[in-house]
Amino acid sequence: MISTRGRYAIRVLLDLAENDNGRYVPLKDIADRQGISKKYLEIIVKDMVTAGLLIGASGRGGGYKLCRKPEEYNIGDVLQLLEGSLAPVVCLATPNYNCPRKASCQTLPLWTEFDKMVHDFLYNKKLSDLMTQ
Amino acid sequence: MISTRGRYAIRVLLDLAENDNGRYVPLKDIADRQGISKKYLEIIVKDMVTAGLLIGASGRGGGYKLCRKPEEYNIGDVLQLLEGSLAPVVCLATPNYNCPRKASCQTLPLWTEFDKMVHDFLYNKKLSDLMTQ
DNA sequence: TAAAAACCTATTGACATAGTGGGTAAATGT
DNA sequence: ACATTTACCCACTATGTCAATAGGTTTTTA
Repeated sequence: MISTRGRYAIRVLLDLAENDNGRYVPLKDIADRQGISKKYLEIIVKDMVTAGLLIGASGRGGGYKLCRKPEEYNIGDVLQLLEGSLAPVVCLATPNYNCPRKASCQTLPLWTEFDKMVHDFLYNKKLSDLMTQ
Repeated sequence: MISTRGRYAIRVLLDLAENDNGRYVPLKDIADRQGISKKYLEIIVKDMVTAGLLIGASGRGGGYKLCRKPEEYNIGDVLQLLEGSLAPVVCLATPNYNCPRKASCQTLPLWTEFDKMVHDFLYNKKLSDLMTQ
């Protein structure tokens, strides 16, 4: 189940993409439009700035802005950032995870195939694919 | 991320499928082979019996047994039972969920498509597909 | 009739989620 | 210059879930 962090992040990006007037958009406006607590969004948006998904500007006239075109954002990146790994099991989530069952695990192929499917889906889905206006 | 409940359930089914000698298999044997706490497995297996995935028999000579052929178990059913809904978002998980954003939600199509993909994958994957011996 | 097994109820520690609260720092319009 | 607006930062909390553990009772059969 995708948490609010990931879902809200996508909605913030969508909101910014559709209300892009060249200027910075205050978080308050986004929070109001989306009906989400501004305080909570701060936490999420902070991670997005750190990761280089958004640019933030303090002070009057400040706010947030996309730093790429909507078709250059993929949903997988956004979710991975906010949700942590998208892998279905720990052994696929952490690269150096040394599971003692690894060699003989009969379920690993299932999870590997599942992981690949999810990965392909989410990384090929772009922010622009979600835009309607 | 799939929890231990779902993953252990699959391993129990696999264990039963591969150690089927026509008799009931005690949970202790499964727990020992799989290296999982028997006490914890009890909780998981109980749900599987209630849902009709397994037959349990008390007393000496008792244990658990599959009640269908391995190719008649699909992984989706098992995970749905142990994990609850497999849907990525609440509005798709609960049928009567009345989200106020439903009509205008721009992310719903994404989650719907994602849900369908996961559903198709897991419900077409059979227990027999995971068996190696 | 004793052992072996399932079956049942309750409890626990650790962690994640979804926020809230109370600030400080930076930029700008007037 | 300065008040206002904005981002940015740190701590805290209530609630719930996860992954077990603990200690029993009932059922069946060798």
